[in-house]
Amino acid sequence: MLQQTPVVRVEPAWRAWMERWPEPADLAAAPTADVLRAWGRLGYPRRALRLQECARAIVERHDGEVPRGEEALRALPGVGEYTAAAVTAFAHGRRAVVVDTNVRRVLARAVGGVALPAPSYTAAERATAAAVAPPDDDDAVLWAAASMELGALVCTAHAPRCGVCPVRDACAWRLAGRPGDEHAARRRTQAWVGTDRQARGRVMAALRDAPGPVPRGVVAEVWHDAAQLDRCVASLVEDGLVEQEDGPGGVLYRLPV
DNA sequence: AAAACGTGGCA
DNA sequence: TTGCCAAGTTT
Repeated sequence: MLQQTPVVRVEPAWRAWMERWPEPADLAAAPTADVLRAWGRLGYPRRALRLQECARAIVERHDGEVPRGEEALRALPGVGEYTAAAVTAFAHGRRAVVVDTNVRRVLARAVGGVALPAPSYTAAERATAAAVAPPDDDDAVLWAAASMELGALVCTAHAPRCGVCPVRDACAWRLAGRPGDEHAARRRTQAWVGTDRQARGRVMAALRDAPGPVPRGVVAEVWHDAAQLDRCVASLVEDGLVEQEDGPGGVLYRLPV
């Protein structure tokens, strides 16, 4: 849930989710339509699908228990480098190099002396993160939590609070006078209006809000460009987020059973 | 390795 | 209003 999504938006959804499906086996047994509706407007609904696939894999491959070890974790759907490290550190109390967007920014500043990290995660960043993480399990877990929180609460993307930063006297960026990042290659800002992403979001919202299958004609009302809509619905079907059924009155679309 | 993938809040 | 950004992963 937290992948690319702010904590404050996730927390209430997470609490309701964990109350409804406390164990992997509970989520594994749920109808996918219920899962997608509970996901609601968190964004990137493929994550909801993968989370359920992950729960099912945990049931099938690990007897319902979240596996230990980053290799086994990374083999689960939707679990990448960051998530495997975070679960290892925070759930299992073992050393892992946990690097999220916050930690990347903290290291870019404190160690690299630049305002913001590069658009994509580099091998050099990974090496730096590994080098500064303490060797001991407990220390590494504390380090992981501390570096993430520092980035989230103090060393923020905008208006960092250097005055209250515990590492301000060692921060390469502050020591350099907090230079701007106008030379750095910024990631292209993500287009939204008129994109497939927006269209897919509209379709998913329509299906979530409907009690059952939705006629093709009703789905068509959510988007102006028929060809684009067709392509997006097809991609949603391909992704497993939407299912098509043929009713007496024509084609219907619904969330997966 | 670049691009796709949702959504909402804030400056 | 528009751009930026948020506990990334997958192809």
